[in-house]
Amino acid sequence: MTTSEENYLKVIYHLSNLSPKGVNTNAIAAMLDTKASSVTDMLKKLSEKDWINYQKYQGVSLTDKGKFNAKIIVRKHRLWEVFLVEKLGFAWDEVHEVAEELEHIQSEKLINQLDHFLNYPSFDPHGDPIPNAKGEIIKIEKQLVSEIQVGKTITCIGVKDTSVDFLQYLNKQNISLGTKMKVLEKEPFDGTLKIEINNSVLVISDKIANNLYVK
Amino acid sequence: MTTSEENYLKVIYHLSNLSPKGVNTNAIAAMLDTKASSVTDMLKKLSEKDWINYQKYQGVSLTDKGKFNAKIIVRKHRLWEVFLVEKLGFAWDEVHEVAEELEHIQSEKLINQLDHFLNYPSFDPHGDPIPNAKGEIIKIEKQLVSEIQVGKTITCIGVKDTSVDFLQYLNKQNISLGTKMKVLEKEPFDGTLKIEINNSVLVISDKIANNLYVK
DNA sequence: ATATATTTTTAGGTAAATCTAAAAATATTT
DNA sequence: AAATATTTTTAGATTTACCTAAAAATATAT
Repeated sequence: MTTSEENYLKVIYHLSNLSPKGVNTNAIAAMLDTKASSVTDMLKKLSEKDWINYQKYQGVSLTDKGKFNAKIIVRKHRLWEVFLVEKLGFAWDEVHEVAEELEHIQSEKLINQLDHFLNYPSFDPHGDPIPNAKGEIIKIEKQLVSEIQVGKTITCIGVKDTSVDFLQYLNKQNISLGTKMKVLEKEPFDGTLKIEINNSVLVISDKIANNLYVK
Repeated sequence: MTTSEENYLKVIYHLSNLSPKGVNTNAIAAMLDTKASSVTDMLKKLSEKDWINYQKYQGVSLTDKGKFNAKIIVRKHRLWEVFLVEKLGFAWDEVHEVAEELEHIQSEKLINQLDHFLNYPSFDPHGDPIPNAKGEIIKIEKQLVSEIQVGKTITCIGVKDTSVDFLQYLNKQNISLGTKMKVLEKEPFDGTLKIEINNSVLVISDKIANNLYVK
């Protein structure tokens, strides 16, 4: 499996969770920062290998084989992120780029020993679940802050957007996994929220509220 | 720097230590399991980037810049080998292939944090010295078993050949770094040696004796 | 239902790193 | 020193993953 093929599988896997009917060529192109024509080329190749179901103009979905491969790549990515944070002292906004490279290292033993060394973690530093060696993955009920009723007390358990900008914003506000907060007020006009964190009040935009997972 | 360029630099670095006058195209091709014509193409490219001194038909040597880059790749390779053995429980005959992939991950922070995490090791699992972040490398006086006088007691400090076959032979004979031995007898006809290891006598061929470093 | 817009595919081309086969340069032998 | 052998380079192809531009299919709007 080439690095490029792996990246396509991973992106199709992530997009499948959002649009289960079939993933669009343009959506894949946008995620990979490439052209639709390049995507079509690769879709034919992946289809040949029986990793995706592809019919011209109809969007794609992963086969069982393809889904398993995708989950193993996600597993590798997230385990390496745990390693970087827990063992090498990286911050959660510094790990993504390096893990994008590390996820393509080909050695089953490597990744399973790493899993053991890290004590079989269930979640990565952004709160995303880590598939096990069989590709099994925990589904956890999580809500966006934007979906929470006024008055509820909640705990931060993950982020939807994992961009450096967003993660550094959270650092600045002292928000990390496990941070407790209470929704004080909701502005209907623009979705802005007032929340209480560590005994102080913080105003967050709807964009923030739509990217922070809590329970 | 592409993976291919890095592999060429690394190979030229290793070959330079053997033939300091200039490294031959064919020697590089043999090490990389490729064709001489492919090597010539890449030499032009590396020369363009000022990493090697190249004149048609005259063999090549590394520039200071090229040598530094090569040493950083060697550093990465050897640090990852230490990680695999010390932290993930790999055997010394299992690490090379995986380290060949890991050495190409591009992140200075990653490698320097890894170095710190591993407690700044000086040698890899095969006894080879690990360059520091500045590219500085310890030169240690080491001899091959084949060069040792009869009667001397010596300690194994490294291997020249790092192939799986050789390392597994050493495993089978219970020889590892730190193993003490005494040269009992030398056969002039074929270079075969009789050595004492752990109170038992072992006969080794000249090929073995020419690939085991001791002091 | 037709016209228009959007999405997707096809056709043909490019760059990096390979390759084979032949030519050129260098090294070795007689 | 000439003949022969070896090494290295050049010339021209190939493969992978990308590209642009145009054509075809599908979706949306009037």
